Amino acid sequence: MATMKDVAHRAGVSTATVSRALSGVADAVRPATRERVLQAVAELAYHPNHLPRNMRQRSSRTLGLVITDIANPFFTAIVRGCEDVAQSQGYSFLLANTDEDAAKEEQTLRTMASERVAGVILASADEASEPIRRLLGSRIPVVALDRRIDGVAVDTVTSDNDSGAYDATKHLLDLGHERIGLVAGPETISSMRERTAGYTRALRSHGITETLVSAGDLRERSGYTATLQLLDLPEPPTAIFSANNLMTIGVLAALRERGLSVPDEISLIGFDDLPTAELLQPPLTVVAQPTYQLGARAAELLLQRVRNPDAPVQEIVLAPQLVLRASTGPLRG
Amino acid sequence: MATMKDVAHRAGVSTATVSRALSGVADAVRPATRERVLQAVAELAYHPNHLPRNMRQRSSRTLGLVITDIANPFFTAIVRGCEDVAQSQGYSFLLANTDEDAAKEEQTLRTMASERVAGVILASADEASEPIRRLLGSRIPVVALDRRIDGVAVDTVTSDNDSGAYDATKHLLDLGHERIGLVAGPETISSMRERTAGYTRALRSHGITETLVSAGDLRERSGYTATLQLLDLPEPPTAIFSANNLMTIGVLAALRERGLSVPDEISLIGFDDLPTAELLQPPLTVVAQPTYQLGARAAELLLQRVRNPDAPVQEIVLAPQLVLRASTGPLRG
DNA sequence: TTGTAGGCGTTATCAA
DNA sequence: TTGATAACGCCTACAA
Repeated sequence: MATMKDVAHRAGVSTATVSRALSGVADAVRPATRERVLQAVAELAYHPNHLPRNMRQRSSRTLGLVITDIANPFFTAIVRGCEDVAQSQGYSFLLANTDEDAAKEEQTLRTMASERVAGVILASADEASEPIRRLLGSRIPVVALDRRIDGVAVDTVTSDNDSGAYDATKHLLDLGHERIGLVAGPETISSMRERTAGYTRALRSHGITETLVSAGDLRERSGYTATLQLLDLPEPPTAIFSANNLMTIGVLAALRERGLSVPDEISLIGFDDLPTAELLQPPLTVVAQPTYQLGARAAELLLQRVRNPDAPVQEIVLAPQLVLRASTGPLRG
Repeated sequence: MATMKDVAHRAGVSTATVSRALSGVADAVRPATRERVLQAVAELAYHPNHLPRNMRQRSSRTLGLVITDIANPFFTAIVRGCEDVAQSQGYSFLLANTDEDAAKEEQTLRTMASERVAGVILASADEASEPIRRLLGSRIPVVALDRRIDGVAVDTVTSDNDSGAYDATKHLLDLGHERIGLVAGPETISSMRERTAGYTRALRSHGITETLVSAGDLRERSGYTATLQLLDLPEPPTAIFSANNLMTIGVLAALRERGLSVPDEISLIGFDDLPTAELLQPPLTVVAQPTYQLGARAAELLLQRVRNPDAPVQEIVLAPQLVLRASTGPLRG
């Protein structure tokens, strides 16, 4: 494979000149010289080697993207947003799934640190873990995505989970429901805590203090199980708010299994939209997060931070949106 | 940031010894020495820097994964499969979307070549493009995924598209349908050609030579449009076979819009499963590809190739599976 | 078993 | 505007 030295030799210049000609620093090289270099590049089919450059500059033009599961459509759209922004600015993305496993997350962050990524976007499985703190302590910029990292000053991009959950619950209250079940996520995840808080806040604002909460682990199966528990209550709920997309699918399956017609016998609203939400029976009413934007803003924030490590920490909160379809209806006697 | 030199100094050994102690070559270093090195590593919070290693070895422990759109659930599962295998063998994945755009694909492959990825898994938007040939000509191993690369000997992992499409069409024929519409994908993509071929072959085997084909671009919208065209035929089909998941969603939307009840008035079968296929109304009968396996096998193949560049080219074809749900039914008078 | 020393292919500094 | 040269931090012969 041709090296810069080969190109320099063929063009009759030094490697320094080749480097300047190719790195596009204007005015640094005479047009005629650049021309000769470019021709030599073409003739030798020279492909720049980023490895020495990365080493010399102590950093690669690569970002890390650490999420819990790419198979979750919520993260899928986020990844798209990140990738589009990064690509447009000449950066690549190293992707890793942690499966909500702190050990895997630690391993991944270690590797990315060793690869000297320019920065990391992190939806952390474990907000308080030591490796995260170490990463933050090192010089690698981090943006927390969807999930806050406790007690550390770090750039953050989230949805307004509290107000989204409030809106969802309020919507059900406005339809006359008072016994509203929550299929909640783990309290260890900030976004899930916030959703539970929004739900509780809405109930309180209507003078309701009793909450009907059944917690899951964000996966479909747990939504199914949590729903059955709610339905088996002495006084089951007349409406259910599910705190994430995968669990909502489980909720729907459980309601079907019990032969409950939605929304006639029970209303359902979910946090997070689903690609096929409109085609489900009934079309699902949801609080949709601006997932693509979430990813895009996170990538922008990270690249800003890479360029300007000492800028003040930013926190971006995007507004979720209530999408009314047909899975919620007025309370029936 | 601490370097190996710092560690060597603190442990009172040479950098060569540190390198040996850390790279885990057994018997190369005395246990007591290794102990001292490890302690120095801990004390200095030394994190290995892969950049010089990559440079020295002329390759990174990173693989490229080039697909058309991560937001398509088909690719999502594939990515999961790739990532799991790669991670288990100490490799990371650089992800890029091409949006079926040959120029973007070229740019991406160029970057990955410059990053000296150890290999690339490629679902190509343009099977015949020059940059691909150049990449194949260089020393970077490539595995073609889902889509063949014409006229080049390259490791390939695909589903058996022809027989999957044959099975889908045969299923409809067995139900008594004779006017079967195909919502096809672009002929430029090998897997789509194969699906059209399987459809045609099944019809022929039942003595039917007239095909009802309307082509789309794999996106939801085009499935919708193609379906309307089929329905507006003087003699519309009594069943539709849709050649990919996103288009199937569009087909369903079009059928709904026309008020056609599925499967009573028209049957529908799709290629590719959908995460919520069971929850759709009606639950969708599909030919499901083993997507996770597709990704996992591709990553395995690529890593084999990385280790053994001169092994014979392999072609892996996985069997898709007919998943009977409720969107197909017998032909009604 | 350990150390010395050279080199990987760029970029950056400094001088011309 | 260009060239010579010294890093960058690790790995690996080769020597001890």
